[in-house]
Amino acid sequence: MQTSKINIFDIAKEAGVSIATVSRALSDTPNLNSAKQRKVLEVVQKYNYKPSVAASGLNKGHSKLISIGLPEIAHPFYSELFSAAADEARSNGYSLILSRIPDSSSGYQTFLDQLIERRPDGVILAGGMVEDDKEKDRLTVLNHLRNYMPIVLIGDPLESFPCVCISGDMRESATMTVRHLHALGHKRIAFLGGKRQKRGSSKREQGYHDEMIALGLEENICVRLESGYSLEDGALGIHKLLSEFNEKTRPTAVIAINDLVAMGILRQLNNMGISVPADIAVVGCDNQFFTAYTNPPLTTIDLHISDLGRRAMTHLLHWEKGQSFHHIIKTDLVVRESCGVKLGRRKIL
Amino acid sequence: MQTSKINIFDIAKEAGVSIATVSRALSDTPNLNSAKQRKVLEVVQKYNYKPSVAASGLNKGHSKLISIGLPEIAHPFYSELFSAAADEARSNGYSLILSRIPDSSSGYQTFLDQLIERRPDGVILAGGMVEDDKEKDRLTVLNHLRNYMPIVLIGDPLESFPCVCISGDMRESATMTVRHLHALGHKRIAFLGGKRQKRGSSKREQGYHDEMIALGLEENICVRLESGYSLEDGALGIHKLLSEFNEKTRPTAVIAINDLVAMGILRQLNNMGISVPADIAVVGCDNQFFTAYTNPPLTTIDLHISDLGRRAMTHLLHWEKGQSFHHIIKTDLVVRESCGVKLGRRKIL
DNA sequence: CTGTTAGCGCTTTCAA
DNA sequence: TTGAAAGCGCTAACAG
Repeated sequence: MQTSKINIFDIAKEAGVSIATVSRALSDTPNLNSAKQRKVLEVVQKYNYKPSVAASGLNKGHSKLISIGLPEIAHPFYSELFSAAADEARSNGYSLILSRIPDSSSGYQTFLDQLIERRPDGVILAGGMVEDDKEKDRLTVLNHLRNYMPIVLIGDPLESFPCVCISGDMRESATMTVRHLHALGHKRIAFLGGKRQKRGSSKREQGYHDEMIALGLEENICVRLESGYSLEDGALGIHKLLSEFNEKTRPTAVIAINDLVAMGILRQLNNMGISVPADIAVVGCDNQFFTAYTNPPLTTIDLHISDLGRRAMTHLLHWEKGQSFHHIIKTDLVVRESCGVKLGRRKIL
Repeated sequence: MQTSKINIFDIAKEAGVSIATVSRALSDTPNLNSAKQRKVLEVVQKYNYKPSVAASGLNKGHSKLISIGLPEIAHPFYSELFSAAADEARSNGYSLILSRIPDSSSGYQTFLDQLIERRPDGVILAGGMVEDDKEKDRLTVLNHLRNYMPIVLIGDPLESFPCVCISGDMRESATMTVRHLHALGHKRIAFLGGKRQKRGSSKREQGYHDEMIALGLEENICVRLESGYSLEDGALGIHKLLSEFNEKTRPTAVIAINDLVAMGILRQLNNMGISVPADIAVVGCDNQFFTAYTNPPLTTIDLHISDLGRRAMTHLLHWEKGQSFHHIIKTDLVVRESCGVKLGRRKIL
């Protein structure tokens, strides 16, 4: 079976028609002799022929490729995002290619080059430079990119770069958590993880901050925004935090920047013989796949990551030049045991 | 800045040369007037021009696209694989596109169509049909695909489809684990998770099985190979398993098919008031990012997933027609607390 | 209704 | 050393 490099000429020849007719038969153009069309389709079927997207795209002026720029795909948050975006793309005839957003501006040129030479029909950007607060080179990259293709940002709008963006409500996610913990009787609530210059983090911290004040808990505000985002950062961060207090003054609840950090906290507290939620309540964020299985199961915020990815792709595929808006996705509190709500012995079964 | 749709003609015009010269200047062809070349490069630089990979690929006969077929990318095993493969691809001028391997053969045609219309220069396949034992349609797909592009399989070789494949040593991973647990004094060692028709699973089960026999533990063999691969499957599986024994006869150690299942087991045992490793030791497989942070930290097998992904890509990029071999990657035991080596066990019944 | 032809953006003979 | 021209595989006028 030498089917390997069949092209439209081969099909045309075997079907006894011109390549134009083959093309028409395939795209189901009206005004076609249905007998010929049937014949063409038959040959096409026989060889399992599919027109090359690249070739047809070349003259239609598109690549049917969408690029997604992520700092790291082997991170549950981003892989969930990617998965949803890829599904949405695929069911619309597009393929998703992954670009890695460099951590420092020294990598921007390569990033740009690789993006541009592919001529994707659009790009979705999340994390990395999108989240960075100042980053002077970021704007150059973004503005340059904008000349080439539609951009959808996952995150809050950038003051100096009006465009389409979509994000979970980070602020509300935090106020909701504080309110919940307060309702459970907590007053000394700490906030741990993230990085100050990351916009999502500081948005979440602001929500925490403002709600603490609104509840008259101003004196108890305790923030460790520089602790990072990883499991290890969580473990290290909580250790450091607790070393600054004694048992009577330390926080009775900790809000983590994400579920990874929360899990790190859980591990470290266990190492230190501190019980969750009896001694300290812990709440995460993202509602990642493992959160129902930590010990204890983690109360967290569902950011609806798949939704985020799917919608971002939809916005891109329905692109209208010049538009600029911010689509905010509602977040939900997912209550499990780590916050101390007595659910009873919640069995998996 | 109207840089958006510059092509080689624009550059040629501005540099006062022909498009052929531009092309040559860019590819650094010998015998070029270096003044002209400099001029071209200058203009190229000015507009940040990059030749379209698609267009150049069209006549060079390649797409510089590699496709990776995975059942589900939002799974830590696959996203780690993807990440490594993508990095390797990127640094060689290729882009990775994701195809989703359908769970049932009813989706194979669409899968094939989408793969073929993209004309990738090669494909890496992992999981899904690659792992399925019988699946009669699988061979049709694979054989068809082979006519179009090089294939690298991640997994054990398929009897009826000689090709390049690469995998971790699943058999050895299991025997190593059994040996380790036995050395710690365990005799009633169970094996939980997976699916019989998945080749990787049964390979691992065989390793377990054979080693149990080799150690004279034949009577204690206890396998639940039909329990699945997820966190929930682990929780469900261990619950069911234990319900078939009493405290004196139940296994003192459980080997899980992967870390997800192991984590599910950990959760369920905790729910049941059974302590790990004091009452039951648990060992996972994959060495996923969260394993050092479970409670207790999980002893597991490092499959070197990134290596797998990187090497698979290398094999593809260095493709030689007709070759067929099996590259086995050594696995390593990562000892943490869940197997009881560091915390000590209460008793071995 | 259908074939011929001119590109899409680029590379590569082939001549000059 | 360089330009003109012929494609790569396909689509879309434009004639018939």
